[in-house]
Amino acid sequence: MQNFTERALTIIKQIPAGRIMTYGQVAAAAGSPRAARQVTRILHSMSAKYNLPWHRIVNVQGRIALLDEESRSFQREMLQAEGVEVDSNDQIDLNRFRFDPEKDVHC
DNA sequence: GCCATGGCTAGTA
DNA sequence: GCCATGGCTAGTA
Repeated sequence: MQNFTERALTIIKQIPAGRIMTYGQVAAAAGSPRAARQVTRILHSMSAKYNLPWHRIVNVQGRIALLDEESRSFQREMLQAEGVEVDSNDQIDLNRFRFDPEKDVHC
């Protein structure tokens, strides 16, 4: 069994283009439902090094969670380029674009 | 100590 | 707005 960070990395890398997950969803899928904050730390410190699709993670409300305006618009553009619809409030419809690893089990 | 959360509550309109 | 939460892939000795 790998540690939490390794499991989270695996899940993050599995999110297909054009889909999104929430921080808490990634944490739960990695086996630790309350470790959403840990997911932010992973994305913050390891995205560049491991080429993570960091832009495909949003908060539980389906909104872009980044702090400064510049990074937010960058994330918005990355998502839109993949076909994700992001409105003027950086809001995304979770019902349409959320990725659920459980439903993607292949035999 | 850090971190890009998330859930709950107080207090205003 | 407040604060409980949780795991530690960075950098020094």
